[in-house]
Amino acid sequence: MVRVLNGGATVSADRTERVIRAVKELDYVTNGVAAGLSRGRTGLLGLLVSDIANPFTAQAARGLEDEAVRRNYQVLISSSDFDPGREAQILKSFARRTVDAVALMSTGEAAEGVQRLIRNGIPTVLIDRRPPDVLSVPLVRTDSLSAARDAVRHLIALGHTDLGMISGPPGMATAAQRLAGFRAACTEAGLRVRPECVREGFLGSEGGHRAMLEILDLPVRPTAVFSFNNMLAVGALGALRERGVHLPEDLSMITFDDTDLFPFIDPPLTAIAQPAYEIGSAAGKLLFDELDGIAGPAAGRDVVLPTELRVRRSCAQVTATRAADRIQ
Amino acid sequence: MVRVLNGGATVSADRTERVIRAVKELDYVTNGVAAGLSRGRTGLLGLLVSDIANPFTAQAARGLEDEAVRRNYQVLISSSDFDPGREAQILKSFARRTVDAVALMSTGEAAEGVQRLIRNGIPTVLIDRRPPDVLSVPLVRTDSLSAARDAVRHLIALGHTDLGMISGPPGMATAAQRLAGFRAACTEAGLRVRPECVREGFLGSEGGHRAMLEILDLPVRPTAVFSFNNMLAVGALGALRERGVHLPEDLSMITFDDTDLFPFIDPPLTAIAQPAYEIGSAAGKLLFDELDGIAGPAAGRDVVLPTELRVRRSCAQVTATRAADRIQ
DNA sequence: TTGTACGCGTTATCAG
DNA sequence: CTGATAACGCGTACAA
Repeated sequence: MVRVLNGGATVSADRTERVIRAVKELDYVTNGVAAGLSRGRTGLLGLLVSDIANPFTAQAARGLEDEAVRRNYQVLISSSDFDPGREAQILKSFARRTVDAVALMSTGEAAEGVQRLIRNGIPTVLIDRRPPDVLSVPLVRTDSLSAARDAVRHLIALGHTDLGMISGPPGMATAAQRLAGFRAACTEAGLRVRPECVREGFLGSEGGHRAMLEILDLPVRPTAVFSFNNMLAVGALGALRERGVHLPEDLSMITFDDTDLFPFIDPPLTAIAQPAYEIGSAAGKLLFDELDGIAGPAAGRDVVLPTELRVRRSCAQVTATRAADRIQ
Repeated sequence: MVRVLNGGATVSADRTERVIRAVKELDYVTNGVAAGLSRGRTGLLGLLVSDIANPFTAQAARGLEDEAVRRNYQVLISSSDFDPGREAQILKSFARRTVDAVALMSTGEAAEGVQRLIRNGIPTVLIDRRPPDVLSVPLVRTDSLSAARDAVRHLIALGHTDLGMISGPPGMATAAQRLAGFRAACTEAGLRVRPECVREGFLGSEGGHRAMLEILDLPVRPTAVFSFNNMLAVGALGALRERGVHLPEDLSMITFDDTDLFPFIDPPLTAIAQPAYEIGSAAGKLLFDELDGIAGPAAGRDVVLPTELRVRRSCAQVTATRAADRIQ
C-alpha cells in the first residue's frame, strides 16, 4: 500500500487500483506525525515574529508561506510580542517539534535559542535584524542605516535644521541602525541633534503615541521627526491629532516602513518602503537552499534588499521666515 | 527520566537531580513528534485564512494565538488565497498532521474538507462565515446583515437616494449578507437600487480598485458607495484618487471593517468596526472548550460579536441643490 | 521507587 | 514485484 501511495516503487496494476479504491472509500490520509517521526522531517517551518498583526510582519510571513507552499511545507507562526522570555520559549518549542527550519525576527536576545537550533542542525535565518551575538546565521534585511540617512538627508535638503526621532529599543539592531543613520545625516550636514529630541525605547502604536507626545511637549519642538517604523508612525499620528498639530505645516514627519494606506493619509506620508513580502520569500529561499543541500549554513549569505524613499507630502520646506519665527 | 521530566510520579531526590543535570548539560528537549504520535495529540491548532496579510485576518489570528499560548498550543496558519482547491489541500494537510483543532475562514466550498475533520473527531470552528453546506460546526462572526443595514441607513439619513455597493463573490456568505443588508435598508426606505450600481465578485485591493472604477465610469454615478471590506476600500481609494474624485464632496463612501489608519485618511473613513481580535480569541475558546470536553460539538454555539459604526467624515449630507444638479 | 516492554503509524530495508 | 520487520522516540502500564 505504501508503495502505491508514495509512488516510486513499481506495483502491479490491479493492486494499485484496489488500494486507491479502498483509500477513497475510507478517505484515508497518512498520518503525518508518524511519517515525521520515521523520516526525521516534519515539513514544518517555524516563523518567529514580534507580532503577526503588524502589517510588515504579516507581509513577510506571507512571502515565506508562499515559498513554503511550493515545497509542500507549512508555516508555524508564533508572536514573541518583543518579549525575550517568550521568544526563548518559542524557539525551544520549535526545537521540540523538530521543525525543519526556522526564520526569526528576534527581539535581540535570542542567542541561546538560536544556538540550540544550529546545534540540532536546524537551518535558521534571521529576518530584519541580527541579535548581537548571533553570527553564523544568514540575515535577510534592508540597509536600515543608509535608508535612514537618505530619509534624513531629504529632511535636511528641505531646510530642516532641528530634527527629532522616535525610535525603538536601543538593543534592537534596526533601531540602533536607523538612529545611527539619522545621526550620520545630521553630522555630515553639521547639524547638532538636541538629546531631548531623540526618544528611544518605544514600540507599538501606543509607544509611538507616547513618544510623539513627549516630543510635542518639548519647550522647543524640532521641526521634523523621523519615525522608526510603521507602528510608531500610526501612534504618532494619533498624538498629533490630539494636540492639533498639523502635518506638514506645524511639523514634518517621515517614517520607516510604508503601508497601503500611507498614500491616503492626510497628508500622504513620506515613507521608506521595505519589500516585506520579498524579505519573507528570500528568507524562505535561503532556508530551502540549505535544506536541499545547495548551500551550507556558511556566513556571507546575507541578503540585502533595496528600500525606496517615497516622497509624499508630510514634509514641508522650511522657509526663512518660519525658521526665524522659531528663533525668537 | 520520563518521570522526572513529566512530573506526576514520585522519584528519588538524587535521581531527579542527576537527570535534570544531564538534561541541562546536553540541553535535551523531548521530541514532540514522538510524543504526539504516542499521545495522539500534537498541541497544534490549524488556522485556515484567506490571506494572513489582510489586517482583519492578522488580528483574528493574533487573538487565536493568544488563546492558544495559554494552553501551550501553537498555531499553524495557512492562506487559501480564496482558492477552494488550495483550501481543500490545506484542510487535508491539517487532517494529515492530526492537528488537535481547526479554525477556518472558508472560501465557501469547504464542505468535504470540514466533513473529514469532524469525522476524524477534530474540533472545528468557522470564523466570519459559514459555507453553504456546513452545519454542525459553530461559527464566530458579527451580524453582517444588520451592521450593513445600519450603515446604509446612515447614508440614507444623510439624504442619499442613489446608492452603490462594491461587494465580494456572491458565494461568500458575508458578501451575500452585507449586500442583503444594503438592499434591506434601501427597500425599507423605498429606494430603488440601480442594478449597475451593485458590483459583485471583487476581492483584494485591486478588486476594489477595479470595482470603483466601474462605478465611476457609470453614466450616472451613485452618490454614495458601500464597500464590502477593508481591502476593497483601500483599492477604491486608489481609484478615486486616479479619477480625481474627492470624498465626500463628489461621492460618499462607507466600508465594512475598520483599520488603525482609517481615522487618518483624507477624509477620515466612516467604517463598521469588527472586533477582529476578539473573534479570533472567541474561536480559540470554543475550540478549547471542546478539547477540554466542556462542550460538545453541538450546534447552537454560534458566537455573534458586536460591531460599531464609526462615523467619520467620508459621507456627506446631500443638499437639495446637489441632488438637483444630478438630475439635470 | 525503579526497570522494562509494548504500541503509536510510518519509512526503509532486506528477503523472498 | 511483494511481504515481513526493524527503527523513529515517547507514553503508559505492569512487574519487580
